Amino acid sequence: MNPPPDGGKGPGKALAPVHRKYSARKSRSGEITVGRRSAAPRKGDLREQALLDAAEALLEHTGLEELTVEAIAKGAGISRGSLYFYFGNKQEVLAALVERTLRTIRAEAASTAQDATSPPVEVMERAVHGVERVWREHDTVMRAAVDYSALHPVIGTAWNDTVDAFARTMTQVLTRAGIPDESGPEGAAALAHALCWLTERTFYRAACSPEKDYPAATATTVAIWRRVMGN
Amino acid sequence: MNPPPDGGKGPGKALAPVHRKYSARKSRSGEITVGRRSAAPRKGDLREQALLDAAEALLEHTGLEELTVEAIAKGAGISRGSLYFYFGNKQEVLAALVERTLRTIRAEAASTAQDATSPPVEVMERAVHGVERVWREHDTVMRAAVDYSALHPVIGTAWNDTVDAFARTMTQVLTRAGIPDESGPEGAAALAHALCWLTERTFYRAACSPEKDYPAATATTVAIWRRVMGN
DNA sequence: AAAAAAATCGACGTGGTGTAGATTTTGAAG
DNA sequence: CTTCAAAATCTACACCACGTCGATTTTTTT
Repeated sequence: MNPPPDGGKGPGKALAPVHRKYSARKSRSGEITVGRRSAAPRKGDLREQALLDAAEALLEHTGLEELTVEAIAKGAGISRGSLYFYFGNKQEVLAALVERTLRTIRAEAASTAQDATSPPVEVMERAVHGVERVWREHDTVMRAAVDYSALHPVIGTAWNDTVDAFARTMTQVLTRAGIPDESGPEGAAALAHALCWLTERTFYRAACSPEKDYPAATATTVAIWRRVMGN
Repeated sequence: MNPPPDGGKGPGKALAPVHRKYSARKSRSGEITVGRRSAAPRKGDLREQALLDAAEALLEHTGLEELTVEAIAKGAGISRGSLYFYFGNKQEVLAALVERTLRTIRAEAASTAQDATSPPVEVMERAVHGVERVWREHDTVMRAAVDYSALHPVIGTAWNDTVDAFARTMTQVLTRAGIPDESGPEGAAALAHALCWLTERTFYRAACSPEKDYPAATATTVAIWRRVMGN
């Protein structure tokens, strides 16, 4: 499964990560831009984004099956082999792309969380509209995320975490709407969770259908949340 | 993409489907046992079931990624190449397996549909419990069906049809519960549809979690249906 | 018992993946 | 402006799983 340790074979240096490519990149991208200036915008950082852009563009026209490493690399103007300098494998590309998009939703949820003064129903409506916007703007990536989340743990986890974050916010809203704040299967948390998945599914279905009737998806979703919250 | 027509190359017979393997099987399995007797239980029919059993067993222990054609064939005691006599490709095996299981749910929905006399809430509760039972008994196949449905049209369609059938039944129940029978996004049909997907998701999530807390899933699902139906 | 149909096998070609090592490009220090 | 190490890129390779083909064996029918 894992490559042989390939111990300190090369001369000198020795204990540096000899070949592990992506890890090197990964660590770099985590660096913070200190005082200085734009802190060396490495050429590779652009390529990395270009690869994600290429992948996203590919998804617009072809399905997940057709999304080949070759195509992504070519789309970014490099050879297949070079891609592996940036990402360990195909899944990591997808994961990075999904992550880039999910950040939006998390921000969405976070900003909604602030508002503890408006009536719960109103907050809920704004939240659902926010979700609609994200699906509208990034439907391809969102769809891919859902489709892949079952198959690739990294993506699945990212997706779950996002929904969980949203559910936590909505739990508070449900509580404020008068739903008992128990921990059981009928408490606010459980209901919020289930309803968040309903929201996800409804928009996913809308995104899959050729009509892409997002307003209808929103209306239905809101109607259900409303009824659950006691009109 | 498609194999060359390979016209009537062989001597005699000529216009029979020379090599197309699965189609031959397919047509056979569709045959009806007329008066006669048990009408020749072909050896291959058993193998076909054995293959599905093997696939199902494989799914218990390994993920979808590890579910290789080689493994399925070996599990049924034949060689990889022989499998293609029964199924055109890997997806068809999965599709057949899923189909075999989904028949159960459709029957479930159909039987629920009969009861137009009991109070709607009661009917709904029985329906949800029915769904729970299916997930309990066939969780592996159900999970696989959901996981694969995005990637393989055949499975996706089968799954959608099943949910649709269920939704049609539940639409009536919602109507009887007093929800306006409009065609719009807030009518009974749309709500039933969305709620059926919520049900699916909730049980799917339960099946994925290590605790497999189906009672909780049922409780949450019922609670939401209840609230939507106006308590 | 002979012939036809059903079932099985092993070998092949293909396409996509990930890896290795050699090679060029980049850019910072002297 | 040279030098040199790190970054980035390429080509070639080995691998694995898939699906196909033609030959062969087994089962069923006549």
